[in-house]
Amino acid sequence: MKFAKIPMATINRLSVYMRTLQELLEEDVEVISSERLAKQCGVNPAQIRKDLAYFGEFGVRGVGYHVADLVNQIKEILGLSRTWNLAMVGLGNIGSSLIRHGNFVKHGYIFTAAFDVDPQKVGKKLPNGLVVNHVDELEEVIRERDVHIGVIATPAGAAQSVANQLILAGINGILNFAPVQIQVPDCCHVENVDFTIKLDCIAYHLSTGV
Amino acid sequence: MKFAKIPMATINRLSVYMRTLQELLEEDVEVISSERLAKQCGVNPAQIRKDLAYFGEFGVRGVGYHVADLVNQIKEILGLSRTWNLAMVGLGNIGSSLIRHGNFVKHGYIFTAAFDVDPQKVGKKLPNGLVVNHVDELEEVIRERDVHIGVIATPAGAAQSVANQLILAGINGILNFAPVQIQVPDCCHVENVDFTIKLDCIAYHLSTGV
DNA sequence: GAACCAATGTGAATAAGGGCACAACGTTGG
DNA sequence: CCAACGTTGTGCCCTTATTCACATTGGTTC
Repeated sequence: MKFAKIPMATINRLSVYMRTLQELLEEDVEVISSERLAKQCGVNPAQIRKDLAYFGEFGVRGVGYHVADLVNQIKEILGLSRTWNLAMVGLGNIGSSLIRHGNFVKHGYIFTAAFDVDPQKVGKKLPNGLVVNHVDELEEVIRERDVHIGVIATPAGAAQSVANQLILAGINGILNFAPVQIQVPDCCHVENVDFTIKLDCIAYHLSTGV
Repeated sequence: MKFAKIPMATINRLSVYMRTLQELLEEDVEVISSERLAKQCGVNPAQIRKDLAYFGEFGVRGVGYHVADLVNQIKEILGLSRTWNLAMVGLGNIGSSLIRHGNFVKHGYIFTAAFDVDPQKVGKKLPNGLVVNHVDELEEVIRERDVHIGVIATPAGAAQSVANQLILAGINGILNFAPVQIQVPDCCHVENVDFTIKLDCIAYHLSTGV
């Protein structure tokens, strides 16, 4: 176990490993080798061992990894042995469908606030019981409800301004669905989810690959 | 201009550049330097020049890049000077909201087919006029409507089987929203959109960064 | 309890990617 | 027409990430 700087790619892969391991757990697989896990995750076995080695020794030589244990270890590493409170900003198509989406809760992410600017939406009750607040109340509500992570699902034009408000409210982690690069101070970590980019990438491969 | 293998990261960035350039175009900016564009995209200026250099010389020394031209050039590179037909598989929360989402059409991606297994959904007409087909008809409909790219928005459990069917139907590009790694032959290109991974990544930063 | 087995953990080798710094070269001004 | 300027395009280097290959070591068997 070292204290080297951990590559971002490693963190991403840990998340993938965890998901695969959780599936294996449901299939009552108790132990798995890096080789088999690697195949299932589509990576190199050495990669898995090295990724894990950043954080400790979790395997048993000659045997492999104990699935249930490893899931817990990775959860601990990623900071997932707790729950995180999310705030959704923007309740258009994407925003509303994400709030209804069950995968968040399943992994310990709980929406505790939702915002929009549309007066027709403000005050409405969402399927999960949340009442929509106006964006003007953002800072107050976010502090009040102990929100840790902001989710931006507004149109592109509003994203930067929302990000600014989130940061003012003390948020240090943002998941951005708007198709723009938002600028934030170093203390804040932004992850972009941009399927247009992914589609462009597919288009490129289809055009050149043939 | 070389014929080296293009890094995937370059393709992703080209897509980002294009989006930023399109914004600039709407603000009537005619010419831009790599330095200014870089700042706006959050990358290194040399990176931009190098990315573009893979495909040709698009700038004017001492001046910069002509915005409108560069947009077209990048479109040409990525294969976006045409439209692409998409098929949505899975009309749950995410699937339906994506179909309603305007950004796809704006960038030349058109849904020409939609599938689900739920008998209550099959036959229904979607807001964009598409009638939902049963997944059993997938291969037939996809060939008939000349679909190029499959979008998987099913639960995790169904994703691999849907992917298999898409590939049988001759699809070579898949955008996967299901939170699993799907296995496909080399001829098919898969891009995953997995916000759980992104959230885990934020959680990691929040837990360690403080 | 000793010898064998199998899969881990890791140092070294390889590959890839990103950034600096400068030469090349249009453009503009005198 | 020439010189000065500014930004591109790119060779080189450095950093980072991935893969290989093997020594290490817990478990298992006889």
